[in-house]
Amino acid sequence: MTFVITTPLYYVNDKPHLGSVYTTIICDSIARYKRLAGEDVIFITGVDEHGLKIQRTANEKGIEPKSHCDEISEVFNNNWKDWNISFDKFIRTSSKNHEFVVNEFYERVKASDDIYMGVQKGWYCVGCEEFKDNPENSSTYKCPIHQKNLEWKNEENLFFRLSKYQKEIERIINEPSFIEPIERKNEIINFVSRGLKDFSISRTNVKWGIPVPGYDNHTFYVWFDALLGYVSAISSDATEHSLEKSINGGWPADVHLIGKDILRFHAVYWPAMLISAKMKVPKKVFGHGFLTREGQKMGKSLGNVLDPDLLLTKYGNDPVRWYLIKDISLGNDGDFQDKRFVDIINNDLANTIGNLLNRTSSMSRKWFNNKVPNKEKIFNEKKLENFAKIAVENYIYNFDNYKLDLAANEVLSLAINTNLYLNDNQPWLLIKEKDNLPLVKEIIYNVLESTRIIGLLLIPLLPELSTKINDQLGSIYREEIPWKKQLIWGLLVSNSSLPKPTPIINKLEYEEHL
RNA sequence: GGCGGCGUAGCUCAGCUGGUCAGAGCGGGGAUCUCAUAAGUCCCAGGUCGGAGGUUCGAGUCCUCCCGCCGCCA
Repeated sequence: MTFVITTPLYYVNDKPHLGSVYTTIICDSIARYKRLAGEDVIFITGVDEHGLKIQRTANEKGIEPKSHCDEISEVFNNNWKDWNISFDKFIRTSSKNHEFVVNEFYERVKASDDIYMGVQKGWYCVGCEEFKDNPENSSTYKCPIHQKNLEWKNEENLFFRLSKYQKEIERIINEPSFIEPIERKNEIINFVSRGLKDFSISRTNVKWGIPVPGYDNHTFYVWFDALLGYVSAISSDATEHSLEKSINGGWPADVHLIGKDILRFHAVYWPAMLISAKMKVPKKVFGHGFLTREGQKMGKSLGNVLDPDLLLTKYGNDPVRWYLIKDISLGNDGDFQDKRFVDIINNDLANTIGNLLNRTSSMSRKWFNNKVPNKEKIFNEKKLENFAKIAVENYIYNFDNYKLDLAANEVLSLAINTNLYLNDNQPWLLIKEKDNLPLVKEIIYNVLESTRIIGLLLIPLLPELSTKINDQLGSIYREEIPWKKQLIWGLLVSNSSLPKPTPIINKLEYEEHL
């Protein structure tokens, strides 16, 4: 089965911020999980490059929009590589293939009689690329989001007959898992119930955009253009009949994972556009929350913007992933707290999981000739085994339901219980009596086996750490065996050698000022 | 202004259809094993569940009003 997952196509106005890193990390985890589960994953990310804002930003820098986009796109592309993001497609909306797709799509929508010429008058925020209400009706009124003056526009635009799809959109958004989380769904339902209005899909006097065929001076509205990036990404390697290639190549998307601010475009406008073009709608739109820092909104005015690059170089990939995935419930807003970050990483990853591996490996090596002991069945109790089975089940259930925080907590919980198991059985005391040797073997085997499963469960969440766990268990991961099969208890091979353990993650030091 | 939501231990939050619901994690305090990254394990939170009424034999859990946050829409 093909599984298509997308991040938003990030606007190239600025380099990636923590929010884009958050979205992308979540998608990456899901993509990795789905691959392990045997799905044929197409993980799409990319950049949204057109629009008045980009045009002006480029002008301010005194360069062509194209050069500006080339530069920022490259920053994004490299950034995701630095974060070890396993994306399959990186789509640029300024690419030729994308333009083909947009044109083909537009023809389909036109053929459905959903395009007409109208007049758009109103106050426009270039930051939002949207028309806004202007209660003061004055040129000094500022957009509440961007704190920029609105601009008066009165121009002929092409419109899309969104209103025609009122009924169908209502049906779609009411489907059980189309919009998540549920609070967001209610907002959208509420919005749609007030009646959908046609929206303009072209702009005049915006040069930096895809020209609308047959209308000089008109370029496609950035949103009309950008949303189609998800489609064109699928066929980005193809050379002709691009739209058809995308449709056959895996469309529709299984999930668009986005920030809650752009939910309306994805859950209302986008499905309508797709229906008009006789295409399938995405199966799910998941709007995650926003990140704050130490309880405050991040912003230039407060000067508290947390640079993800800094986090990456200072703490590394996996700690940031763990914090964002495990400590923030997907769909809720999250807060990044330096102290908490350090505490969580040290407790969960270093002390609980890292140290578990370290202590177990040490015991096994010390007592069993640097090897995994035989799988004895003296005691034959299955406490840990049973716990691991349940943890695996819960993990899978939660992952399948986009509850990544709970999935992560299952892994942690297994590690905690494994530590507890050691504590209860105290093999370091038992080993003092020769007669206990078989029993100690059984205990240590169980603990190593549990650790192996922890490592497997961590693959989608913490790719680097899980690799280290695997290495220290003697590189026992078997590519040829499906991941889910490897999760079965008891596959750890007795008498395989264990390398000398070293900490798989070092503790972090808390500093007042990041 | 219209509609949603939220306000539970220092912090982040669980608490479905009312009766072990007063909880978890982190922080803080204490005890303890020793295999281990001074890690592990165990114990300790006396919080009027925002406030005031009401329904009920009984309410964080339902209703009304008030206060304080926040979201969506206008």
